Amino acid sequence: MLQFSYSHFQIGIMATRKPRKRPSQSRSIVTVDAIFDATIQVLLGFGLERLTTTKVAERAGVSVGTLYQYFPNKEALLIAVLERHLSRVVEVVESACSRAHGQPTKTMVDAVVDAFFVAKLENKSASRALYAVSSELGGETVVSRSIARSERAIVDMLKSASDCRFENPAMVGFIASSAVVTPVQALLASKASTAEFEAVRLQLKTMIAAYLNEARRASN
Amino acid sequence: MLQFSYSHFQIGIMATRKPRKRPSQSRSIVTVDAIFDATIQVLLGFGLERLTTTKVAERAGVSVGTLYQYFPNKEALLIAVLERHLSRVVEVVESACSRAHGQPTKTMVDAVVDAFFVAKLENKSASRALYAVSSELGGETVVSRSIARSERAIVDMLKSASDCRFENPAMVGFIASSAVVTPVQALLASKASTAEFEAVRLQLKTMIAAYLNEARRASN
Amino acid sequence: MLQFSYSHFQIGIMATRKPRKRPSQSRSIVTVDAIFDATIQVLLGFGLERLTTTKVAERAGVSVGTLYQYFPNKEALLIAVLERHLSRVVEVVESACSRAHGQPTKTMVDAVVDAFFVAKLENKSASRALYAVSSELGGETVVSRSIARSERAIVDMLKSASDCRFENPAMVGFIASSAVVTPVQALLASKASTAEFEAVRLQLKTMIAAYLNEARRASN
Amino acid sequence: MLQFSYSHFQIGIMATRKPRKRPSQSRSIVTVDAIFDATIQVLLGFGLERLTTTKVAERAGVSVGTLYQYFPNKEALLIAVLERHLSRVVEVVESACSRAHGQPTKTMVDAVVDAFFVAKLENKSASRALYAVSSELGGETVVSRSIARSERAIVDMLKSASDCRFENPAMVGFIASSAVVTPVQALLASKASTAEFEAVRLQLKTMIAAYLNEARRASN
DNA sequence: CATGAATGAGGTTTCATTCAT
DNA sequence: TATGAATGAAACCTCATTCAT
Repeated sequence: MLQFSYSHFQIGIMATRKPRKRPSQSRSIVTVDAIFDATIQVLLGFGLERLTTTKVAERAGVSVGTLYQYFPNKEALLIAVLERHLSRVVEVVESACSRAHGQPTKTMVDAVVDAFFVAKLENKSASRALYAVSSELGGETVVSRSIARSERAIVDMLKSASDCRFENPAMVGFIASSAVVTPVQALLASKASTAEFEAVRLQLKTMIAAYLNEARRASN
Repeated sequence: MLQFSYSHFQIGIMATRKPRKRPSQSRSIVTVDAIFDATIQVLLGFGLERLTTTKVAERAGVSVGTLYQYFPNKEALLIAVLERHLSRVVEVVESACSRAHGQPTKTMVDAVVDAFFVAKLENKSASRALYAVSSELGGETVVSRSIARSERAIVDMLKSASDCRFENPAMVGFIASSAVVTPVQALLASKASTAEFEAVRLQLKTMIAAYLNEARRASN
Repeated sequence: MLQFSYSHFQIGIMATRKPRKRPSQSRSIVTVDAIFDATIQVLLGFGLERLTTTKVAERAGVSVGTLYQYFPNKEALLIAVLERHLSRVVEVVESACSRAHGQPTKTMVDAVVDAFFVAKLENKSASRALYAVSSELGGETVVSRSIARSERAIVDMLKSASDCRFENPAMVGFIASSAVVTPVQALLASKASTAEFEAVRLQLKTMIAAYLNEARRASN
Repeated sequence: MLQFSYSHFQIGIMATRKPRKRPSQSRSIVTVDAIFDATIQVLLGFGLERLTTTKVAERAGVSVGTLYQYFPNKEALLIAVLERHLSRVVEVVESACSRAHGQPTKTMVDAVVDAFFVAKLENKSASRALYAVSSELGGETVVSRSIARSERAIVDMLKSASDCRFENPAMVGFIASSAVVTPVQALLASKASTAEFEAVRLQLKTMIAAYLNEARRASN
C-alpha cells in the first residue's frame, strides 16, 4: 500500500523523548491542559517562529520550570500539542468511518466529509495554529500513527461499500482524503463565513462522490 | 468573488520592505541567484527552524554582509525566495490556462493539472523546501498577487469552456485548484516514484473532470 | 516659567521601556547594582562608543542574559544609570535648598554651590562617565523630572530669601544653576587637584552671589 | 596657568591621522564641504550613535569611497567637522577680544558674550549637532589648540583692561568663559525664542560683569 | 513539586573599511 | 579619481534550559 504523508498530518518528530511525567493526578491534567491551550494561543498570536517556552508558560499561568516538568523540551511540547489535535481529528474520522461501514458510497462520502469539517471546526483555532507546526517539523515519524489510523479507517470503510468495489482502494482513499485538506485549510485561513463553509462542504461532497463514482467497479 | 488563500500560496508578509538593491548589474544578479539557491539548499538540509542567515551566506559563497545588502532581514529573504517560486508556478499555470482557452472542459483539466505537475516537478526541491515557509508566514499580503493571478486565470479559462457553462465559476475554480495541492505536496514529501506520480496525476485529472462534469450546466 | 534643559541634565530617552523586573528580592538588587557600577566602570575605561553590553556584563560578573533580564536594551541601561545618578544629585540639591529656606541670599548661594560640589565629588567617576551619555541621548523626556525637581527647588528657595525679592526668579534660578555646570565639569575632566576645586568653588560662590545681588530687588 | 578643558571644547583625538589629501582643487573643497555639512545633518537627524559613514556619504551626494579619499576614518571625519566648528567660534571670540583690547571691563564682557552668542547662533545646528561629538571623544588632545587659543585671547584681553587689574586672570578667564557655556547650550537644546535668547544674553552679561567687578583690583 | 533568576551559545544584523572596476 | 559591492568582525539581543531555593 502506498504510504503517503500529507500536509495536515505532516510532522517529523525530532525528539522522541516522552513527557517526563505521566499526568495522573488531576492537578497535573489541569496544568498540562493549560499548557496545551496556552501553546495554541501563543501560536495564534505570535506564530511558530516567535513562540517561546516562557511565553507559553506565562500564558498558561505556570512557571517555565513547571512546563519543563511535563515536557522535556520545546519540540516535545509542540509535538504533544499536535498529537492531541490530530488524534482528536482522527477519532472523529474513525468513528464516522465505522458508522458508515457497509453503507453505500454516497453515504460514506457525506459521513467522512462531514466528520472532517466537524473536527476541524470544533478545533478551528488549533487547526490554524498547528498548520505551521506540522509543516515545519518534517514529515517523518511523528504523525505516522495518525496517518496510518486515518487511512486505514477510510480504506476499510471503502472496501465495505454496499454498492461498489474499488480496484485500488488505497489510492482512492489517499486521493479522496488528501483532496479535502487544502480547501478546508484555505477556508480556515480566510476566516470564511458559515455560509461559505457550507457551500464548500457541499462542493467537496460532490467532487469526492463524483470521483468515487468514476473510480468504482460496480459490485455487479 | 470568493477570495480564498490556499495552502501552497499561504504566506503573509510581515516585512514588506523591498530588496535594498535592484539587481541591475550582472554581478548582482549572480549573487542574488546564488543566495536564492542557497536558501533552498539550507531549507532542504536543515529545515526552516534551523536555517540561519549565516548558513545561507556560506552556502551561497558570499559574506553575511552581502546577503544583507540585498535583503533587509531574514524574513524578507524567505519571502523573496517564496515569491520567485510562486511566480514561476503561476506563470506556468497561466500559460496553460491561456493555451486551453476556448477548449472543452476535459482539455482544460488535463492542461492545468499537467501544468501544475510540471511546475512542481521542475522545482521539486524548491516546492518541498518552501512548504514550511509558506505556512509559517501567515496568509496575508505576500501571496495575494500570486493567488489573484492564478485564480483569475483559471476562472477566465473555465468561463470560456466550449462545452459547458458554470453557474459559479469562482467556486468551481477554487475547489478544483485547491484540491490538487495536498495530493501533490504529499507526493513530494514522500519522495514517490515517477510511476506513483503518474498514477496520482491520472487520478486527479479523473477527479477534477468528474467534478466539473457534475458542476457544469450544459451549454445546450 | 521658562523651561530650560541644561547640559548636565541633558538626555533624551529614546526607549522609555521600563526595567523588565522590579528588583524586589535582595539578589536582584545586588545584581542590578553590580550592573550599574560595571556600566560606570566600562564607561570610564572605554568611553560610550566602545561600551558593549557584553563588557558591562562581564565586569559585573553576570551573564549578558542576566543584564537583559533587567534592561530591555543598551539604551535603557544607560538611561537607568544616568537616572540614578541624576536623582542622587537632585536629592542633594533639594535637601540643601530646603535647609537654606528663608535664609539670606548669600547663605543660599553657599549652600547650593556646596551641595552641587558635594554631589558631584561624591560621584566623581559617575559624573565624568555619564557626561557623554547625557549629551548623546537627546534632551527630551528622560531628565524632565530631574530638571523639574531641581529648578523648582531652587526657585522656591530663592522666593523665600529673607533679604530680597527677585523679579524673575525662574530666570535667575536658571542662570545661577546652569552657570556652575561647565566649570565643575571642566574640573572633573581635567582631574584637577583638591586645591583647584576649592579655588573654583570659591569663585563660583562669588560669581553667583554677585549676580544675585545685582538681580535682586531689595525687600525693603 | 590652570589648564582647564571645558565642555563645549571637550574632545579627545584618538586618531591623529591627517586628511589624506589637502583639498587644494576647488572640486575637492566643494566635496569636503558637502561632506562636512552632511555630517552635521546626519548628526542632527540620527544622533552620533546612529551616524554611519554611508549615511554621510549618501547625504553628501558622494560615494563612501570618495569620503574615505578625504578622511582616513570615521573618527577623523568627526574631528575635522568639530575642528572646523570650533575654530570658527574661536575666531569670532578672538576677534572680539582683540577689538575690546584696552577697553574698560564692561565693554569687554559685552563684546565677548555677544561674540559667543553670535558664533553659536550663526552655527546653531552645528553647535547642537557637535555637542555629543565633543563630549564623546574624551577630553584629550584634540581641542587643546582651540582651548588654548580661546583662553589666551580672553586672558590677554583681561590683562589689558583700562579700568582694573586682575589678581589671577587665568582663573577669572576660566570661570567667566566656562560659565556661559551651559546656559547657551541649554537655550540651543530647548529651541528657545529670540526673546529668550536676548533675555539670557543680558543676564549673562550682568553676571559676568558683576563677577569681574568683584574679582578685580582697582587699577587705581 | 513549583519557581524564576541565571546562563551563554548562537542567531540576527550593522557598519567601518577595502578594492576591483 | 570615483564608485559601491563585498567583506567579516563584532555588536546586540534572544531563548531554551537548568538548578538553587
